Amino acid sequence: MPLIEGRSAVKLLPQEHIRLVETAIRSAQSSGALTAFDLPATIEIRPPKNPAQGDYACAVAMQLARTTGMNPFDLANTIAAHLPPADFVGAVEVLKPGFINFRLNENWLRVQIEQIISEGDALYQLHLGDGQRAQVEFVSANPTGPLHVGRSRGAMVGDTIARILEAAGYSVEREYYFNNAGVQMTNLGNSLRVRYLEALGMPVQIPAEDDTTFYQGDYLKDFARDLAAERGDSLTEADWQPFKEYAEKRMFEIIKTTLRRVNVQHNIFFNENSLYESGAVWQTLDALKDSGHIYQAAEWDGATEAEKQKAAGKAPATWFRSSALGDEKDRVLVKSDGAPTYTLPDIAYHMNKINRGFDLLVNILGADHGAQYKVVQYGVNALGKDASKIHVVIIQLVRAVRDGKEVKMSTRRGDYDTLDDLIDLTSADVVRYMLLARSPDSHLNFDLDLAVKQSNDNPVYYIQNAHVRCAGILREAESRGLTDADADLTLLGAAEGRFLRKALELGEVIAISAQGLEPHRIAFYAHELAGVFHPIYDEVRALHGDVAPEVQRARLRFYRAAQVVFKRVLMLMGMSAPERM
RNA sequence: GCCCCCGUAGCUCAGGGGAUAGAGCAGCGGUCUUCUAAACCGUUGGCCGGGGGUUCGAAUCCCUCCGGGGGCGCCA
Repeated sequence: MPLIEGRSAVKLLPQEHIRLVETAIRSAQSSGALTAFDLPATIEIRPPKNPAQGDYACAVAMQLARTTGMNPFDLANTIAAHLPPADFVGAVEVLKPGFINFRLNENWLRVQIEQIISEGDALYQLHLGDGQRAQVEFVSANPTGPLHVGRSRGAMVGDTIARILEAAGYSVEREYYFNNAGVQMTNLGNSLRVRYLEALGMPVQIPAEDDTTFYQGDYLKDFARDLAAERGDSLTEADWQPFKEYAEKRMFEIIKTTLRRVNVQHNIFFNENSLYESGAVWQTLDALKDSGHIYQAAEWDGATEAEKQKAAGKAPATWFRSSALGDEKDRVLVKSDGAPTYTLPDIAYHMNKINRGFDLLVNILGADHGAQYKVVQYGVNALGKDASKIHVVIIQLVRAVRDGKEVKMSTRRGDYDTLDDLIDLTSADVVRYMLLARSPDSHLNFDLDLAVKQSNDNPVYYIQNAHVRCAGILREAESRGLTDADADLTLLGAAEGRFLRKALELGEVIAISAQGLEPHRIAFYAHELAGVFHPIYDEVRALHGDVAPEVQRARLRFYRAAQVVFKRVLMLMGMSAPERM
């Protein structure tokens, strides 16, 4: 994803500082203080860990020491001497090896309170993706059962990525891709049929637990009871099909309702079957044939002896020569019985997405599907389209832990933990945060005991309480007839400055999260921000009796801005921003 | 065997090549006469899995080994 220069009413401070440094280097060069050389491709500016080293630090002098032949300390001083003035800069200091350390202008910092309040819910609405359309495809579970904890992680990550891309300026669509054909759905229909006959009191044999073709979940008994009530015994002679259709309809209602509980709503539900109805699947195959990537054979060209033996006597299948494009082996697109594998419609689906004109495609996949996307990319490339705009986020698996032991989750057996169960046990906000606050690359242990038992000192409440506290002060102020209008913000102290410094990092957090498709950064940032806030809330009292009225007004203004920041951050994570708890 | 992810405090996890590696929980010791306890203050705790390399500088990049998870189907 290209990072176009961000614009925002509230400044993206790292970029602003980089601009100053670049200007300084160029003007030092034109004045002869520095020799001519190309600017480094990237100049790093970020808040140092140690606050004594300033608000933003730049290590460019060390980067340039070799190319200029100067020692970094002298180089840093030369650059610093040529820095143009800027309203947000308070002081510049050059330290030890060659760091240029910037300190924000204190008055400028405090005045940002007005900017923050005026931007409100659109705080740090960036323009990195302006004019571009993005699509995030996520969840995409087939309607064979309720969403379980494992799937839920992708739901939270996908929706939050969508929110972050929106904040970065993209126009975003959320899509759910599903398949309502295939063996699993047939099994679902057959399973409901058995339950239906059972509900009518007819003699049936319930398949054993280890029967992998039978869905044991209790929800099918509910469906069966309702179906028996609606249709009586009119379906006793029917095959699996009407049962599958009924089960699918009910299942989707449940899935959508569950997702809505955690603030997830898709714009489009894309049925794989439509790719067959439109002819897209076979057109895709024809196009691949025309481009010379297809052959008919019983086994693939590079088959081992073992594979050859396995394939012996099989009718020819249709192969995609993906190994020529970098794949480990070729892939079957059409089985010997004439039916396509999932790979062919998957390629057709992604061609469909690209042809819909999206500039950025994001695909959220579980690690168990991690190998599949490469084949799709080979397919898209083979058809002459640019697969690089498809970005795949692989989510590592969630392991549910209860009593210190792993809880196995199986949709078929029915003893899994559903997302609904989890929401009932905790809350939508807790579930969203816990599934979000981890790098997608990291395996996630979801401790079910902890999620319930310790919900009272959960980070979720820590963050939300910051918003609640701001709301509480402003509510109390209003009831006392106090106003924060026309506040003299220069009356605010160092503690408020600490919060504002942190608050002004939000834009950069959004930019980096969007660029790297890393929504967990927002979750960690939110917690850090609350960690800066709470001590200040303790220390800086607005409505206390001995606070002078004009100071009081400034502090109320500060808490109003703080509330805006917390609300914005909570909304980015799809969480609620409560006024009271 | 091959491919992907992970290995950082007792536990769960952050850390986009930079300065003395962080947070939460757990542990220990304190704080509610206040708009303020789902909160605050103090404190204990690390050969960043091992070994090489690149770099002025490595938890971060490269190689290798060890350990854990996932994937390697004419299933989806």
